[in-house]
Amino acid sequence: MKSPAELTDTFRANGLKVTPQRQLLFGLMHGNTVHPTAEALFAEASARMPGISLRTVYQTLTDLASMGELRLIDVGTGATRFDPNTDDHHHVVCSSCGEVRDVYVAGSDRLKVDGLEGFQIEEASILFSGTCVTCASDTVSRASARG
Amino acid sequence: MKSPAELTDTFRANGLKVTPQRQLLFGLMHGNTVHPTAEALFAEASARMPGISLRTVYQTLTDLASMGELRLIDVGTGATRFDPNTDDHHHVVCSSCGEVRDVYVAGSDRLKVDGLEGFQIEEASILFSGTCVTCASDTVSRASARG
DNA sequence: TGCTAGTTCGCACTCTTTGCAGATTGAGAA
DNA sequence: TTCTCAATCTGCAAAGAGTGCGAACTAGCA
Repeated sequence: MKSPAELTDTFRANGLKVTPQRQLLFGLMHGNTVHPTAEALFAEASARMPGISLRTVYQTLTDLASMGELRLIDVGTGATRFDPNTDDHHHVVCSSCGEVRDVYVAGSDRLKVDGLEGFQIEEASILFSGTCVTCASDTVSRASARG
Repeated sequence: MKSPAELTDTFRANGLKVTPQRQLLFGLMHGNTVHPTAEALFAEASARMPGISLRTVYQTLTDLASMGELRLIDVGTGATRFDPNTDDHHHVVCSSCGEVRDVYVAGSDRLKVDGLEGFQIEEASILFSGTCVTCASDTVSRASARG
């Protein structure tokens, strides 16, 4: 997504107002690589601006998404995650702690796909799931503590 | 997933009871290719067995899933879908009507993937999304009716 | 036929997200 | 700088998808 300064211009240019709430969220999302949920962003935002509403977080996030500045991702952990990385990429999620990381996949154009007949495909997303290092070592230490 | 008769044996062998509700759901899911939601199955089940509870539908479905007889799939349309096809396959969803179909992908072992460092991958799922024939032709006829 | 563990059912409740309406406020016009 | 008004913000109610729990019920073995 664009920088907070660029977003400020873009918003004004589109007749949208630049409020302190929006600026805060621009800043919290810019360069953010943790794929936060709305709830998580709300917590961070509240720490910096007590009184900001969860409703506003959702509002701003979906506005940014519909402008193409943000991607909404669903990794099956319940809540939607927000990703400022708009490159062509995919994700991996830890099935234990829910951590999400960006994944780059090359060669997907050479896949042989059977079953798309009749569909006009707009998008293909690949979701890997497994266990992250932290959770894997946690499991190991718990196991050795037990045995 | 196994046939209703086989599931009956499997359930009994595992100390689980075979109730009329379960038998009905075995039958509704066996060979089912529409990837129904719990709500949709509940509607079908209710037509055949008035009084059956949505709670029981969820219960039985998740039981079957944890026995590996069913796959839970999330195509981002809100509710979880249930798929009796346990082959190694993926899905395509129509972003207009929500129809889901099975897709078989070959050659995924030759993908170059960057970003999985530190993760122990257990699964990779590919979700295609686009417009199905029906919705595509609906759009065309609506457009020509308009113009 | 009886017994008992496994099931079913319905209801309350959680979680995530959206709809609404009244109070505020950004930002161009005067 | 002040005025104006549409765009926003906030809080609350509500919807959709599940899940936890306890009382009533029943499959299946003895």
